[in-house]
Amino acid sequence: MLQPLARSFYNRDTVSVAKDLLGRALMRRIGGRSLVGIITEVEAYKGAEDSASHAHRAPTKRNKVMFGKVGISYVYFTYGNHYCLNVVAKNDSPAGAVLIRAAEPIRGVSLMRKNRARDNLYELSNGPGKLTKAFRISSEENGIDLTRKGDLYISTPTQFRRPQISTSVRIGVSSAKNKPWRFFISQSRFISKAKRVEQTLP
DNA sequence: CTCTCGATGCACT
DNA sequence: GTGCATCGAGAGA
Repeated sequence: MLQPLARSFYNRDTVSVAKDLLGRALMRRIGGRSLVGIITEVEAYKGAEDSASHAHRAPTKRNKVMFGKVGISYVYFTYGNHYCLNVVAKNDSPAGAVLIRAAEPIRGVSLMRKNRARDNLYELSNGPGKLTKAFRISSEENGIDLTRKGDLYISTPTQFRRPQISTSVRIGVSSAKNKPWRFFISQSRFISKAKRVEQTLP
């Protein structure tokens, strides 16, 4: 686990970045303790052309980060209880981000269990709302530069190998339902319980 | 295992 | 006032 992923990593097509984030390490520092998880599931959200995206319309107080610099965190609050963590990623489009939906706990598992008030390892961060709770991420972490080595960033783990990727439609969206922009590590036990038809990429 | 449904609070229209 | 890029409990099989 060394340097954070560079800005240029995120300055590419949102879907490509989403797939490339699988297998990377989500790094979190809380007080003196560190939490590490391997990203196992993501979704790509584009800009105006993607009706399921928060950036489908003009910038607002909430979504403005998606229109800004790539490599910045976009954290929003939803369903009255949950936060979702994204990272801004795009090249041609004026807006875009990747939703980080699940991760495999690697380090700081006991603190994650405490944050989640749950014991089951497979249930600690296998969903976007669970992940932010396990990693203690809220609106205070909105707008953080994830390309800098701070309290929250993403890096390539020392033993990184490009994982086998499966895809499906995105979960919980009410429009653009047919876009196959959810990606997850094939056969991982650390992905959300979405019962959608999947397909392994060639 | 599967499915249904209520909780919850805020951004946006 | 409406609608969430969700979660977990409960019921049934």
